[in-house]
Amino acid sequence: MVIGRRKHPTAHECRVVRRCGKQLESAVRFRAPDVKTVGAMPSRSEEPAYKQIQKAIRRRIDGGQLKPGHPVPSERELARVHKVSLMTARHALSEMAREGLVERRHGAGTFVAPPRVQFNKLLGYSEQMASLGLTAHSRVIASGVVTREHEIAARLGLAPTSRLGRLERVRMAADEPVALETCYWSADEYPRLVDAPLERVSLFGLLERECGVELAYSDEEIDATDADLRIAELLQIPRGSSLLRIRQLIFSTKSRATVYAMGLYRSGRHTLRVRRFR
Amino acid sequence: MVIGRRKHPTAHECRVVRRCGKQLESAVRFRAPDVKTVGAMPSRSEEPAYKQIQKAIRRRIDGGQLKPGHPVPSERELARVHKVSLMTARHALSEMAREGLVERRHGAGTFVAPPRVQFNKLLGYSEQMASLGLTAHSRVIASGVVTREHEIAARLGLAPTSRLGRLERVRMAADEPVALETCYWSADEYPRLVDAPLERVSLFGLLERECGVELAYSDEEIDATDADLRIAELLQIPRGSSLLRIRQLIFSTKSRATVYAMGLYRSGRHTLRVRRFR
DNA sequence: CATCGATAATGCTCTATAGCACTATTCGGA
DNA sequence: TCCGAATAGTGCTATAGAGCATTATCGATG
Repeated sequence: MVIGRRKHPTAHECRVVRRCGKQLESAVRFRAPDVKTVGAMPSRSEEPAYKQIQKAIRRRIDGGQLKPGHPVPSERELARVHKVSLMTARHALSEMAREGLVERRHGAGTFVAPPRVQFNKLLGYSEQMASLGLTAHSRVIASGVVTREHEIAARLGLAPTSRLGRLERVRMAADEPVALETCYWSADEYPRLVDAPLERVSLFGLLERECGVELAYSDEEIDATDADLRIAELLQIPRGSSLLRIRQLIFSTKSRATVYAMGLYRSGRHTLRVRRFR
Repeated sequence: MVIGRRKHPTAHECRVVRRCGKQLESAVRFRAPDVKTVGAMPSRSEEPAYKQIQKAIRRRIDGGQLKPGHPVPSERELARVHKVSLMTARHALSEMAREGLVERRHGAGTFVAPPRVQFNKLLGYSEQMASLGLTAHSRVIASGVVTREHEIAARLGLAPTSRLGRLERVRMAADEPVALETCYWSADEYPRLVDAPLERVSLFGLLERECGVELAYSDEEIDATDADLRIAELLQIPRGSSLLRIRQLIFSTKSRATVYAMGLYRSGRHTLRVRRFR
């Protein structure tokens, strides 16, 4: 249910104070420190105004001040408060609407969208466990560089004999083995990954934080198989047990295949959730 | 490979001629027939300029004049040709980019995106087989109405003891059994399905064509399990064989859960393809 | 031949403003 | 009391520009 109309909170505590008279100033790019730009990053070319506005709104949503169904400040109000033009405020809101964070109703206002369940969301193992409220850790079975995985190299868009980083881990949850995961990546492009402390640190995290890779999506093939002797021992299950096999080719934002991973999951311990559209 | 830079086709045959001097004119809403508005719909409140521009571009893509990789006219050019402001041309292009039809490259231009493969597409069994170039048929194992499937009724948003249509089929491809699929639906809402000739006709097709249901998406749970005696016999595989289990709750466009289906797929005969996003 | 710099075209952010379309509230009259 | 019109606030489309950031090409220089 929606909070009463015409009762938008007109006081905006959480403002992002921004520069005024931007247009005049913009020719002088070493901008005078007019007003404190709160979240100012040290990096050059400060963050766009519309993104700052988005951040401000996001903060208020995450902070619980704006709950689902609550009205978000209107375009005109955002423009006034953040001292930007209507179009800029509008840009901020429509992008957030596109992302599903916020819902726009013509003539009525913009409202915080109900918490949408994330479908088809690419998560690393630790992230998955965290989202289930579990703590995860891994046991590294093997790690090193291989050169003879022609097929996998091809999938990664590399020459057949490329040097590939390879990491094989048993994934644990609550001290029980749940899955065996093997991943591959270009050892030349990401040499640092080979020796990284991957018992505790997530591969996704390393790639995104240390290697400056932005992961975008993964194409996955899912089927069922059964455990051979080696896997049975590693996962402490009977030989021949059913396994869910997920093979994923993970792409970066530049549509570069970055990681190939194969996971074998004990049946009963892992369910993949997916939404498909007509 | 991309057509040479700075060689955008500067002659735009396919223009959507629009009104000029819109701003001045807009107060006078019974607009003088200044220039012929080609695609003008008879409906009141004519179509927005940016959508007309999109249509013009789409036509050129569909018509094959613009192939994947080819440059689309730039913002400035569209603005000039269609006699709109830069922001409007921009609006048209960025929305198309969002939809994936077109790809924008800062500093370089806007290009027709490669034909994107449909991922996470919800298909019925016969559709899946058709897309693989195979012909499919089914053997009905059981069909009728049940009233004691409380859990499934709940998933479909029905009272626990609702009458449910139930259909159990063995899915065949090339005369070999591939999967066992059981589906459930509200027998009160779709009574005609119970006696339908489902050996040959697809359930999806019946729903969409006969029952006027528009299917929208399905939420799926995927895991691995193994075959008990009955299933082993039906699928002609050894007992204990691995199976890929897909349980799907299929929703209509009105977000009404319409069908619940569970499929058990022989390992090695079926791979689910999915894309997940970060 | 290679490389570096200028150049030009592109997309991106943003201003300041106008009018339209839509929706919810409020207030006056039957 | 109920209903309809007025009203005010909202999002949507659009204008006509400015300057910035990024990219590809071409020509000059080594």
